[in-house]
Amino acid sequence: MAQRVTNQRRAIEHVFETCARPLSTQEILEQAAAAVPGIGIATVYRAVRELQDERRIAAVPIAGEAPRYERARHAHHHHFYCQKCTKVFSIDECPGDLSRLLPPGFRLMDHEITLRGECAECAAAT
Amino acid sequence: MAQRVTNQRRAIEHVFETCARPLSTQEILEQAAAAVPGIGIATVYRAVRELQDERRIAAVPIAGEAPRYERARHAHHHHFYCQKCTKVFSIDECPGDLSRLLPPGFRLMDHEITLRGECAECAAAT
DNA sequence: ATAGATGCAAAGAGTTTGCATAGGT
DNA sequence: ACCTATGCAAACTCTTTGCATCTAT
Repeated sequence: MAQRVTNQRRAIEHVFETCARPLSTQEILEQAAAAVPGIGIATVYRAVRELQDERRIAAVPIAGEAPRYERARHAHHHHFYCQKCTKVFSIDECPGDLSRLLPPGFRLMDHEITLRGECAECAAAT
Repeated sequence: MAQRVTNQRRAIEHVFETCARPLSTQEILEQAAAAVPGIGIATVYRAVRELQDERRIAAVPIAGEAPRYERARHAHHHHFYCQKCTKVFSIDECPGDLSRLLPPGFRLMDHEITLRGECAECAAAT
């Protein structure tokens, strides 16, 4: 039978609909728990995997950090990692073609840029 | 007393001196084990941490992958991840200043670029 | 009523740590 | 002889999985 609409799943989907930036599984758990107290981390992992399979959310891999997840977007974009608060933000632009950096013989299929520094909030607090 | 020169440490340092690309802890273990059979993974982790503290090697964080380690270099550079063989290669160049991508108020301190695709060897095998 | 979804706890994978002992100084 | 570095195994963290139970359909 088809997928069921549960409170947990609804809460997790709602988190992605309203969040402004990519979230970690812990952040998803905490925000979903506001609507469904007692929700388990396994449910978050399961829902995240299914939403990824359905291409409704995308993993945002941050080197040295647990992946964050955000609503799937059509446009290619990158991310900013705040070294103070560890939050991740989306960056809409892309510097463009990087194939000129490649050694001969290498085939470029994708690229990923992570900017690091302080987000506006943390920079203002300095 | 000062740090001791053991066969294990010598072997691990030798791996970095001769390797052409950033290595994972498993790769380090395997290559060091050629010189010191029975060397334990804990020894590799401990040596890697100490070499990092001494700034003799640097971690190469690859999003979604275990970090690789390479000899510390002075020049800023980036990395290429081969999606076929999972090996990581160094890329000497950098596209330059990316601060124009930043949202207002954000403070840029570093950036990291991972190119993905096929290395020369894997591309040739296609 | 049925079968997919959930929560818990156990199991894995990767990394770190405690401890007795080997071995560099 | 001293005391650091090692190897093993246990501990930890993060993620996945098994299973009894719950619940949407």
